[in-house]
Amino acid sequence: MGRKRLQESADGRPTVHTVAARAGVSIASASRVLNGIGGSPETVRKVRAAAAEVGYVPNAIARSLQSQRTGLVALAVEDIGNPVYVEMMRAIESVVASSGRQLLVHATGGRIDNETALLRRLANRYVDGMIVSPIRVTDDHLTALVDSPVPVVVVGQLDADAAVDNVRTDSRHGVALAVDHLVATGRRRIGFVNGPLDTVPGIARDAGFRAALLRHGIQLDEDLIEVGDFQYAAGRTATERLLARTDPDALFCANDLIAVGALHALLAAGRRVPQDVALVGMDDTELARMMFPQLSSVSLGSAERGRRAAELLLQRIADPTLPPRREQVPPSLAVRASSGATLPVPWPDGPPTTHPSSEGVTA
Amino acid sequence: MGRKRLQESADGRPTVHTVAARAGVSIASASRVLNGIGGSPETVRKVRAAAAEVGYVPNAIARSLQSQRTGLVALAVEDIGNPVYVEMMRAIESVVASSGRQLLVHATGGRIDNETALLRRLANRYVDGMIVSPIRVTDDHLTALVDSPVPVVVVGQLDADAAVDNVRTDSRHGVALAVDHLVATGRRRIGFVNGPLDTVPGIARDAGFRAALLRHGIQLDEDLIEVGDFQYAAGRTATERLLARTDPDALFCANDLIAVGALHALLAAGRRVPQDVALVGMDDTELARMMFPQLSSVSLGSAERGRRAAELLLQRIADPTLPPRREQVPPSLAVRASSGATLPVPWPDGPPTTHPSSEGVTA
DNA sequence: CAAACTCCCGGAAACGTTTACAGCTATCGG
DNA sequence: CCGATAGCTGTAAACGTTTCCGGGAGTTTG
Repeated sequence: MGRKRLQESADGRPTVHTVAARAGVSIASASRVLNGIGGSPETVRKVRAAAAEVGYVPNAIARSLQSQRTGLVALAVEDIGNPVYVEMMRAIESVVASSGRQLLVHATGGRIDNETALLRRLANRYVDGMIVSPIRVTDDHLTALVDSPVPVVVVGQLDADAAVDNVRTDSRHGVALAVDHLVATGRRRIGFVNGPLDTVPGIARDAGFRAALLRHGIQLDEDLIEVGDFQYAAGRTATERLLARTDPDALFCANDLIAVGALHALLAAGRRVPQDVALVGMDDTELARMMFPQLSSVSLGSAERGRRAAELLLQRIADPTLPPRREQVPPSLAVRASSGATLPVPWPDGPPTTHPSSEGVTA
Repeated sequence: MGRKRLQESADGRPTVHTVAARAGVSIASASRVLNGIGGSPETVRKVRAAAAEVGYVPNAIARSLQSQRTGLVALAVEDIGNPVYVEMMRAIESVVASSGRQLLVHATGGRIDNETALLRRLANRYVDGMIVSPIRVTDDHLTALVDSPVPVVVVGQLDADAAVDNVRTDSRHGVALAVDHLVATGRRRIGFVNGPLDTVPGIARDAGFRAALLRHGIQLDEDLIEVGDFQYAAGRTATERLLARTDPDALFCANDLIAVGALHALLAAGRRVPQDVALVGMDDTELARMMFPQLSSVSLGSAERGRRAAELLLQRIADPTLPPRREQVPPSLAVRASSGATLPVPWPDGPPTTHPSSEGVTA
């Protein structure tokens, strides 16, 4: 009944005016106390009491409008279902959190318009900065990235002259590590299950595979190459198609999801892994270590790339005038049971001693 | 040189004032044109041109302050690495997107203070609403949920009298489905690998397991119960401990991550699945179908729960005066090769015909 | 031809904060 | 005992947008 209607916000929640009125001080004093700067002991007491009584909680939007910062950082990835992004996200989150900010994740589903829309919409001030890991890049997309109103860091391959902070790896070299390893362990008919050839990683891995084979003087058999998308189901069906027409002694997969699909297809077809077919995935995610046998996988340093990207972003938020920077994280190969050089005891013949030997050796 | 300094924002970006001045109209007219409401053809032309020339992009924060809505909805989950949340997220995303809003995901890492802080911080106006799926609930937490400044929907078990929108399932009944199935296929020494007993799902599943066994007149052997957390690694080590001291003919796991860990441990220990040990997981995620053999799993309808939660949230955003509602999604069991009643051809004896029969039959 | 009506426009208020500035009181030094 | 200084306080402007409202011009109607 005594409530001063005009002191509270549209939806009836208390504002700094409510608190100030109740404490009998000006909104300036109330604001200062609430932010812990200045105020006489008596004022502080009254304001604190008033705030507690009415259950005041500051409106973050209004605060942001004034301070020009939201304390939020966004990460946009194609598919949260892919564990590689989970690992990247964890690394980013820990850096971002240590700066007192919060991380928001957005899944674009690989639809490029979605991603551009996100850049335009989310980025126009809802967040202080954004990390994006696109798998397809168009010119349109690129300009949206370059003149984004908030700082942006790109994780992934980008044109050399793009004026955007960029953290990348060398996935062609990563593919080479896998092929070298397979060749070194005596494999010659090496199959390759790739993702779409209209994606940046798809192109790079295809080129890397062909180059690596060439370098070893192995003639390429196109029958040994299959393309799906970067998901489990496609990896499985692509491998089924491949097995139906030819007979590899090794399989390299463009990511771990594909590799898991391939493993399923191989086992279902009665092939023994690694005895009949050695299997190597890419991204070295948790998923690779979950499988039985554990999968060898090429690490593209996703956690490290995430960490670096977050650091670049925080630096740029602090000083937007920095010149565009580019960092590179080297790939490495984790050799596990699925391509073990020392052939592990196969399943039918008894329990393999996987524990000590299967935890992954970085080559 | 000619730039009117006062027309642009602090960081030099154009505002609606810039556009209005350049077009020679008032900010009111500029705003109207930019929002597509009214304006003479001539004004529209001038404003559009001016906006394009200066590269105007509206400040979302200022807009939100005025309109009291951000167009953003948040989802807070414990662990993005758990595929069950991925499925839930996808369902939520599609509902949320169809309302023209965007979904932001936040991982709390299961730390309860983190989650409360998120509620307080993110929720004080950065988002229009929030879906949260807590695995631990304290009183403190609950009050934070109840008097959150923005609409909140909880996915998961909650006290009966909690005045919060709530979508739940009956995980005790879900456990019963699994146990019934295992008993019906002749298993008697049924092991159970659970998550922490200080979590809501952990408690419910423990109670459900004991009740189900009792109902079948099977005496509980505590040796057959192991507890870890809800992750893969814990599932694996817990299963190793269990196998070291006893000899189950079936294993029920409190979620799919644990079940995958258990599968690894079983195979590494030389047990055949399902011949020696039948295996059933819970959540029925993509992961269950990725394994070889494919895992039977109790579906708790996570996608459906996500969809319903999103709908409840949108309704409450539209009308905050709605009374608290509660919806329930029934569990169901997907029987696959890992517990096949008709024992599938085991691996050593040749390729099993998993494809037609292993795609999951809902019991 | 006057009155009523439509349409468009600009001024100004509002959203809820933070903060620059100026005024006030009280204390301290000379 | 008086002037300088330090510490609080309140007024008001600012952040960038949307929108209410009143006035003016042009069009239709009686």
